[in-house]
Parts: sequence; structure tokens; C-alpha cells
Amino acid sequence: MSGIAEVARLAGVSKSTASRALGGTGYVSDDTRRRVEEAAAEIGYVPSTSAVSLATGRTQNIGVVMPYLNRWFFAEVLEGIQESLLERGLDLTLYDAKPGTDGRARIFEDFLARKRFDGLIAVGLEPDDDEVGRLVSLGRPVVNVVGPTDSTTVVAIDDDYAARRATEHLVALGHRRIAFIGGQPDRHWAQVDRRRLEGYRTAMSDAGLADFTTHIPSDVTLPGGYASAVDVLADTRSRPTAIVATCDEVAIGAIIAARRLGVQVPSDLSVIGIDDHEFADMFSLTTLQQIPREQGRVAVELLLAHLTDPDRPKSVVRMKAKLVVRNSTTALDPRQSAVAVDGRDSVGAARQPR
Amino acid sequence: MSGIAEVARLAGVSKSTASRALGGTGYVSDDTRRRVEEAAAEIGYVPSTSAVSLATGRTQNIGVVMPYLNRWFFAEVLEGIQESLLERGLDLTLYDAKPGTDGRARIFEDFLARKRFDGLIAVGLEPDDDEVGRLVSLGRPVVNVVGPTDSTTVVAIDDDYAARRATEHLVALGHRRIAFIGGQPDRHWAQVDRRRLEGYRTAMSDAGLADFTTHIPSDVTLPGGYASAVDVLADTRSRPTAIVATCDEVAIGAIIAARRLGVQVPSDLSVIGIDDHEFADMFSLTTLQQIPREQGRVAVELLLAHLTDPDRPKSVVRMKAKLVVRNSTTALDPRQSAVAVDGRDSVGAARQPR
DNA sequence: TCCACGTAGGGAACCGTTTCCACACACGGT
DNA sequence: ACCGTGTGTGGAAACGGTTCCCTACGTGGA
Repeated sequence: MSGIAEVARLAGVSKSTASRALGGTGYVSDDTRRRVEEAAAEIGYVPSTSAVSLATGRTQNIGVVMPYLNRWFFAEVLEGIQESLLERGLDLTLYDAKPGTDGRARIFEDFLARKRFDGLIAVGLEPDDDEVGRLVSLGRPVVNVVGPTDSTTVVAIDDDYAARRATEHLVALGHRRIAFIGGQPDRHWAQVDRRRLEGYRTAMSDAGLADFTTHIPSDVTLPGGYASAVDVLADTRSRPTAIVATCDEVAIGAIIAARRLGVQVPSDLSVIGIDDHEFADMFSLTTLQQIPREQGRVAVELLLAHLTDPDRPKSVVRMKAKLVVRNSTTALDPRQSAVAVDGRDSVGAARQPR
Repeated sequence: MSGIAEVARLAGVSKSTASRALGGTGYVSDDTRRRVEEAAAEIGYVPSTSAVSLATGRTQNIGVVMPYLNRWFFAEVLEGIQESLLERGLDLTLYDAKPGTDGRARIFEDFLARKRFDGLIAVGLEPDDDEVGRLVSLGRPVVNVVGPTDSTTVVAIDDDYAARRATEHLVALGHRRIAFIGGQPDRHWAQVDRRRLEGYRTAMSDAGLADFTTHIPSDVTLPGGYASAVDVLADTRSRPTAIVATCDEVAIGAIIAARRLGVQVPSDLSVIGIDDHEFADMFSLTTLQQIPREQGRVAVELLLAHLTDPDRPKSVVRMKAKLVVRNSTTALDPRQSAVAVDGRDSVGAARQPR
């Protein structure tokens, strides 16, 4: 005899009474409850999760699917989710679904189908149609952090706005040759980066700078931003005076590249990012701030709301990123603008990479 | 009727036969097996994990406890673990146990006690005595990645060796004023960093440089390394000619700080780290390479071995980090050594012991 | 012919909970 | 005196699998 049966025996009651006493449901006299609790404490009783799940149909566990663990945004969201679940006594099962891998396929085919969770949080997952189908067919509530605005509940920042605001900031500082860096136009080009690129394009058009619109592809990582920036900044003549990066990691990569090439930030080059990354302060990076940890928390709340009320309509929480001005952006040096605009030789050309 | 009972009905067999057919255990005729499999496929049967766990006592799930998610080493180990579990069809439940938080206490008291897993991998957890007690009392196999060499199965690099080797590399290059950066002598000072500091001290003593031994405390993060390096490098007169960092993040922070202050790496300052971080290449960082992803994989294998053979003796896999020479370390400039040693102009004095 | 053994499959117990239902009792109102 | 109602409790049936044990049927060897 083990488990709650043992507790019941010790307390001199039936299993059902013991269950009620510990669960706090139904009628139990105070005296009995106390006796049961003491018995439970005495043998260090912990209910078997599998038995509870089987009986109740609830796993007390939340699934989290994300394509990367080692990038700032994702790690932060994950920590936010974890914190929030911890407070509520819920477990977290993690699925690492890297785009285009066998592992991802298996996760969608086998792992998720096991439904070891009451609900699912997908972070920046960008599922294809087939994957979306599998997700909905689970019959479990799903909340997306970063993702399509339709079909499911989602929490994210307004990417279009963030990129526009970033671009406008540079325009207001007098910049015209403003390039956008980040994202590869390949199969796995993330929607987020496309939306941000669109926001940048819109802002450029609105400012009458459509002709200066430039997209510099790059991996959306710090070394990726570094590598692409090295290429772009090498050519003194054609290089932009300002850069909008799709996220802070790329922006910081660009700053490091600039320093390496002797391009002064911000006097020779303004750089703005999106994120407010943990390194942003260290690099004096001007950026549009989002708080992924908070997004993780909100995602948990939304998911729990769907759990308690399955008929709850899907909702979209789209946050506005806030401009945080630091020292990586500054007004365009008039001399520089001469070079930048028509490529003729002027004082500015002296600022060469070393 | 649902689940396997439904499958059995469709195939015209009993529950037990269906179970045997799908599980591949016991005697089932090929024909029957086929019919059962077809029936299962037809209704898209997926066994209930809670029922399976309850019946078999196995959860097919591995718990992972770590204090940080957003640091390179931890994220890499986690990905290694995840990959490896994925191949084997096992789930992963994550517990984020930050030192000194309420959450950590709850994890040890409540979450782990639920035993939602067959075994546990603790990454850089550095549990106190009470926590160790709770861990062993779970009665589940535990594998540590980074941790005490005794009591449990552990996989890690030899920290002492890595730090010694790093220091010896600098000594061989003629450096004498070699400082060690990283780790705070406070309550949460990690054992890893202490062991590395010890390795550095040993190497310095062995080289007859005990007098030059210096520990610069710093947060074990990139901004932490940056901040501490800024302080140390500010004073031109007293600054070291070389730095051993407790890990690459700190090393890179130091390099960024140096660049910021106009201290040239490596001509004015050599920097060596431990890790081979994803940014190491980008910063041309000389380092002692470890492959945390691999450590995660090995941890899974060890854990599984303990699962199949509970009597398996505890083992220690301690890997040797390999020196990867890049461009952040170089031979000491003789003029510098003059200043460094005693202020007199004595070129010979620089090339000392070893 | 008989028996042992390998193969095939069904019945039922069991894993550890929750929860439905039945029952007993006390109490206040008619 | 009777009845409904609010409490407190126990028994037993789920939940959905696995596994033990038993039966039955060849088949080959003694």
C-alpha cells in the first residue's frame, strides 16, 4: 500500500476522504483534515503526477516550443515564462524546434501529439501550414509569442511600428542614406524581420527617401551583423551614414565592425536597433525597447485564461516598443552628407577606414 | 470507449493483445500485429503518457535543472541535451533555479519532489548541502554537468588544467604581469571560477610569478568583464600586460573595454579565455576550447546508462580543454616588459622563468 | 499415444488518483 | 413526529494503459 492509501490508513479514513482533505474539495471536517494533513506530512506524501493527470485529465504542465535557445530574445522569453509558471506551480516542458531540422519534424509528429501538456506557448515559431494544422489539431490552447496576428492568441510588439519609429528617428537627425540590415531572403527568412523591413521601407517612402532604401542581408545574430557590416562599411564611398538593424544583436555586430574599421559611431555612422538587449547599455546603443521577459509572463497569463475558459475568444496583445536614445545615433555631420549624397570628394572622404 | 480499447475493438482483439502488438513485447502473430497497427493508424491513436507512466513507472521524461538560461555555456549544454533526448524520443522538463531566489527553493521543495522525470541532469547547479540532500533523496539518477567531482556522476572539463594551460601560454609568451579576471568572492561565487582561479595561481607560482598574482573580481558576464576591465586598464602604469579570463564572455568584455580605451589587443594587452564561445572567432580570441553541447550529449548518455543499470557505479568524465590560438595573445613587447617588471629598462628581465 | 514446449491470445489485476453516488446523521422548521 | 437540507464519510467506478497468469492449439520427440 502506498501513496494516498497509506496516508488514509494512517489518518484512519478512507482514500476518498483523504483525497478530499488534501485537495480542499468537498466536505471534510476540520478535525479530519488536520489528521490527514499530519499523516501526509509524516510520510512525506507527494501525489503521483501521472495518477493525478490520468484521473483529472490535467497535466499541470505547459509546453514551450521555440526554434532557438541561445538567442537573447528567446532566452528572456523563456525565463519570463518559467518564472510565471513557477509561481503557479506548473511545470514546463521544452521543445527545441530548429527550422528545417529532422528534430523539428519529429517534434510536430510525435512529441506534441503526446500532449504531455495542458497548453502550449510557441515562441517565434513561424510554423508552416502543415505545422499550424498539427498545432490546432492538438485541441489544446496555444499562445504565440511573436507570430501571425490572426488565427491564434498572440503577444508581441508591433514590428512595423518599431522599425518605422527607428527609421524616423534617423530621418529626423538628418540622415538620408539609411540602410536596413538583417534577415536573409531565403527559405527561413523570418516574418518578424520581413515586417521590420517593411516598416523601414514605409518610413523611407514617407520621408521621400525611397531611392535610398537598401536592405543588407545578414544572419540575425551578432556575428552575422558583424560580417555584413564589415562588407558594407568597407566601401567608404557608398556606405550609409546610418543603419537600422533588425535587432540589437545585429546592431551591436555592426558597431563592433565599425570600430574595427575605424568608422566612428556615432559621428561617422549612426546605428539603431530593436530590443534593448542586455548589451545595449554597454555599447550605448539607441534602440526600440521591448521586454521579452514580460511577453513571456503575459503569454502565460493568456494561456491560463484560455485554460479556465475554453470559449475565451482569441486575443492579440501587440505592444509598442519605446524609443530609448543612447549614444549610437547622432545628427548627420553636414560634411558627411555631401559625400553621402553624390559621392564627390570632400572633407568627409578623409574619414577612411584604417 | 477510447484509447487502446478502441484500437483493440477495431482490430477485433483484446486490449492486452493490442498493447503487446503496439509495444512489440510478447507473442503476437504478424497478421494480428498488422491489423492492430492499421487500426491504430486509422484513428490516429497516441497512448496517453500519464496512463503509460502510471502503469510502467517510467515517465519517458528527463528533468534538467540549471541556474541560468541566457548564458552561452548553459544554452549550449541545454541544446546538446535536447538534441540527444529528441533522438531517443524523450521529453525534457526544465527547471530554472537561480541561486538565492524563492523560485529555487520552491523547485527543490515542491517541483523536484513531484518526480515527473526518470532522471535528472543538473547543469552548473552548485547545490548547497541541503539541496544535495534533496537531490539524492529523490531516488532518481542524477548527472551533473560541471560540478563536484565526488558523490555524483559528473561531466565537465578540468578547470584547473584549463586555467593553468591558459596561464602557461601567456607565461611562455614572456608575460609576467598576468591578471586573472572573473568571479566575485561573495556568497554565490561559483566553484568553477574558484577552481580556475586556483589553476591560474598554481601556474603563476610554478613560473615563479607568485608576486604578480592578481585577481580582478567581476561578474561572470560580458558586461561584467567589460566593467571590471575598464577599471583595471584605466591606470596605464599598473595595468597588466596579459589577462586570463575565467570564461570567454568575460574575456570578450575585456577586449571590448580595451578597444574602447585605445589599448591595442594583442600588442598592448594579451587576453585569453576559456570556452571557445560563439563570438570567439569574431574577436580573434585565443582560448581553451570546451564543447558544452557535447557535454550535454554525454550527460544524457550517462544518465540513460544509469537508468538501464541502476547499480552502475558513479563515474566522472573530465575532459581536457584544448588551446586554440587566435590573435588576442602575442609575445610581450620588450619595451613594455621593462615597465612591467621594475620600471628599469632591462630587456632581459622580461624573458624569465618557465 | 502422450507430453513438453513454443506460440497466440484473452481476462483480470494493478498503477495511484479523483469523483460519483449512496448512506448516515444532526438540525431546524412545520 | 416527520421531512428536507446541510455535513461528513466510505465504497466503488472511472482514467488508460501494461502485465501476469491462464487457456488453447499445434507440433515434434519419446
